[in-house]
Amino acid sequence: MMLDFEDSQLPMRIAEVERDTGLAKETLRVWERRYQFPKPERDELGERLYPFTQVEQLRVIRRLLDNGFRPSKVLGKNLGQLHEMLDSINQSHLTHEQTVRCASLLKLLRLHRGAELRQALNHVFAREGLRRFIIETIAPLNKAVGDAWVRGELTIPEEHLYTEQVQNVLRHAIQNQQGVDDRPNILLTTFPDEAHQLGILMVEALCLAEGANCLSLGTRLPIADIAKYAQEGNFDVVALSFSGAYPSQVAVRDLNQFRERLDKNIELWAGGQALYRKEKRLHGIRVVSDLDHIQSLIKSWRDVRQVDTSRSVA
Amino acid sequence: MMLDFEDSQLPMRIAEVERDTGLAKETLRVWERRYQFPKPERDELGERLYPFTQVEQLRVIRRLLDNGFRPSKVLGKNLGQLHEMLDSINQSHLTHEQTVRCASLLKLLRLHRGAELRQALNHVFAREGLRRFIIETIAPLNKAVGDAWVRGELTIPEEHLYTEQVQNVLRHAIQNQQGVDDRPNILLTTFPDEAHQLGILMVEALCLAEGANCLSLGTRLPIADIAKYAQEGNFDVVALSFSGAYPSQVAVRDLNQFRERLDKNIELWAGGQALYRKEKRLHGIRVVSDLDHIQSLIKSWRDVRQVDTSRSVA
DNA sequence: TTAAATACATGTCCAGGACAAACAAGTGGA
DNA sequence: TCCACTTGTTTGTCCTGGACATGTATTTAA
Repeated sequence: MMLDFEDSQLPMRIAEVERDTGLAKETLRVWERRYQFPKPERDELGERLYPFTQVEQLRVIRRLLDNGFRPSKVLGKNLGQLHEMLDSINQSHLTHEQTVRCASLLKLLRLHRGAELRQALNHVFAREGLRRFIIETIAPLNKAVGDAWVRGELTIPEEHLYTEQVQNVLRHAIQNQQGVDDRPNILLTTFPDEAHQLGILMVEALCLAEGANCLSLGTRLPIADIAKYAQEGNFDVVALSFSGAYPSQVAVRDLNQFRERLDKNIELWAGGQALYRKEKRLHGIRVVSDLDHIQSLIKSWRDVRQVDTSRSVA
Repeated sequence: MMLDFEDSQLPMRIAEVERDTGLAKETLRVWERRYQFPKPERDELGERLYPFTQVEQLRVIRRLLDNGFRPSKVLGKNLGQLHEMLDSINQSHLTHEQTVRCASLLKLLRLHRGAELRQALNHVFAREGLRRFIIETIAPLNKAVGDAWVRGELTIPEEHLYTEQVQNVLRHAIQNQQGVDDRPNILLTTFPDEAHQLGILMVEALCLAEGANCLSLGTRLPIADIAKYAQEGNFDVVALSFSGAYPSQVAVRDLNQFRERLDKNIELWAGGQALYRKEKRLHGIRVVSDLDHIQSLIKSWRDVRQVDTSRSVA
């Protein structure tokens, strides 16, 4: 309501677009050459200046590529068509209650009520317990936030605020869950090109909630180091997470290669959007199709090993 | 002690080197052209393959550049000379007790005792309180871990383990400190090219410990968004963090530009290694030269405003 | 000693070519 | 109907070598 036209809509340089969209500079240039999009203006030196509208469009395109579309199918389309394509994917099956809760939490986010958002999350957590909190609230909310962002209904600061608050709540929970210390010993991380943090944080919390001894090494760990660390630390399981941004073909190749390197006695669990319907191509790897699945995976590991180390005193 | 020669020492492609060292592909190529280093081998296609030793050397070079050395001074030297130069910088003044404590915590790290490391951190935290814990333990430890890493005394998984555990401890503390809610209202974040997380986490915890209402938006926030968000949210202060990896010249330019954009009524605080001895060039900006300084900054803000909203009930 | 002017150092951008790996579509067999 | 293989196309990443603005060092003038 003040004097802020001309705002953040300034044209961006190619390096800024790379940071914003995650598309490599080289990719942006080669798309321009091949598909005539994006078609940035040029400054007096002939360097690219991307108008805000094109960057916006690139964000949606990125999202579509992550969902399996191919460049040739999306790089001709206009923004309206792209949004239609986006809608065609979003067929998530939420209960009415979940939809309502997501909407009210999103509203807090849009109003920049960080403290209240955190309180609300903690409240749901306290009422429903860690497991249901993550599966029924955080997971759908993550998706809702991502969707709202590409739609332009959320700003970047709002998205960051969300991530920070969820991270605080989850890490707090993780600290409190420590000390259960039963097997399996699970090593949790991601491959070097996967930077998504919330995924492994949710898995870490869920594993601890099952009483498993789960250690996270964060994101972006070199593959050779994962195998070595798991072996030296006597881990029973290595668990890896792949967001939708990870090219699924690459995920399958890397995982199968990694299975070869990894000690046969260590199980390999992998999950995330990039592995949707890829079970058949992954040999000797447990695919975690769903966060809900983790509980049964841990149970079945214990059954097979007959290591009933669970609270024998209770 | 098993059959693992030939291990992670495999030559790396240019994209991997970029990820590992943080040096842009373009920079690596232009260095090769101008300084004949790094001089990677080539595969059958003529594509660069960097031997492990060169990557190791690049890591040290990166560290030296972050400390103000110029490429022409370091790109001719061999690994031994580079390490000498590194030593010449590391003149940190730690007490004997701090040195001993750092060493023992580092040892836990090298032994992969994640749980014990966290326990030890929590123990120090409980005994010394949040403020002393961060300033006298976490800050020196961060530096020790960074130094050990370029020396090759720590592996990447060990460094990740450290970051994860510290993050858990700090975020746990942050959750517990919430609810003080006095002014100043501080907005905490970093510029888009700054990805270092631990810095702002420490500052966030310290501000909350002073009873200030501090909100973190994480790292890598677009500059225009920071100004807008701070204004709309009625923040008193915007605080920004700059690690040693941020080119200090760029930091100064960006900060002064940002000061222009930001509402005059909002104070701008900035700190971190990149701003060492840059106070003179920063106009209208409070330079946080030291974590210890934050306490007095908050105090003086309250004095000036005469907003003594502090615990009047206690 | 400070300040302006000059020369040098350095990172980022550009164009356009090349190629392997990923993919789509078609083919043949169980 | 399903799977395994072949073939042609799509697509991202890498290459070279040139250009230039901006940041840093050095000299010159006040």
